[in-house]
Amino acid sequence: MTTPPLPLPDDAELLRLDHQICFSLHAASRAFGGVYRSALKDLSLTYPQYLAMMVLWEHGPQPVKAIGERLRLDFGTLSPLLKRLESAGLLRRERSAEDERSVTVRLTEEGEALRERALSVPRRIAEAAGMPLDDIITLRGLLERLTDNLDAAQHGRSR
Amino acid sequence: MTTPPLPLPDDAELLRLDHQICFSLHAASRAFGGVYRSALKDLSLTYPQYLAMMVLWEHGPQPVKAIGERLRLDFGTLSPLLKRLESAGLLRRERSAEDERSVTVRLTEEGEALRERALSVPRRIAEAAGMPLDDIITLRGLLERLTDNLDAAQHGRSR
DNA sequence: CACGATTGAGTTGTGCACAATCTAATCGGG
DNA sequence: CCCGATTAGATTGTGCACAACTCAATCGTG
Repeated sequence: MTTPPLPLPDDAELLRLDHQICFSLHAASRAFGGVYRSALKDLSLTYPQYLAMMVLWEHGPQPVKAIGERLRLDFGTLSPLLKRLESAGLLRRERSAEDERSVTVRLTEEGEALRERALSVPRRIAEAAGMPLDDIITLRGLLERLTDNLDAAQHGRSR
Repeated sequence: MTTPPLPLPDDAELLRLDHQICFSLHAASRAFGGVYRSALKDLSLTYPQYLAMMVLWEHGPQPVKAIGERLRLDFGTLSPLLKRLESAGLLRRERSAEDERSVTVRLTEEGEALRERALSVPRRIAEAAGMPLDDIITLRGLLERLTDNLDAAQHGRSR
């Protein structure tokens, strides 16, 4: 009599929902990681390395900071990642002349050439995702809104 | 005349879209991580540790393998994670009597007690996400479909 | 010009994710 | 019963994510 099994039992409901949304996101992100891992194996790139290469393919030589802003990654992640790409011969890092603090990242010929071989990757991913374009666009919109909200909420301080 | 700037320029379009969807997902996942990081700081739990604790709170003592199946994590991730939770005094790991290969994970009183303090977390996350319930449900549905597709695609072999 | 603040980058340490490899216990046929 | 296959779990190694810290170059203001 006391607690009829009716709508929204606030706390427990929130908890379950919370569990599911954060978990779904986590799982989807890792599932994507798995598909990219096999799609990128031929190129000997990891997924975050692929992201960095895409930024350089699209926007040309730029300082480390710019790459970090586009990918929302900090130096602690990017510095070693770019070092690995450099020792793989895909790019060079050189101190900027006009600002000695800044390091310009520039693809080598080999790095530029890799773009051709990477062109088949998106198709493979799209096939694996197997979702109509509408849904993809809806999903992307929701994710971007969510990310903005989360970033704003945790907001001012840190990152 | 030859190439009117009309719909779906197949390769480039795919590439851009691909970039955006995978990137959005990646970014959203990390944004969630950030919010959880601050919400869980009081409990001295990381987000994956929190996930493992939720499984144990909800489903009681169980072997490592069962936890791994619920979270889709393998032993390589789970073993050290559970060890850290054990040395924090939140759980115990004991070899099963009837199958010496299996290890049963069981919360301590301290681990059970932590549940109370964790009840406020989902609300904080929901507030940070700041999205209507409808959108959350839509998003979750899309993510689950996506994850299933991706898992199926990369499918048979490995994991 | 001088000096404190800021900025771009790197380093260190912790923890997660996952592939590959290893061990010991259990299972299944012949 | 025995031996090969499978299974539960742990370990190792690589790479990403991020906090905290360090350092040198640059900027701003008195």
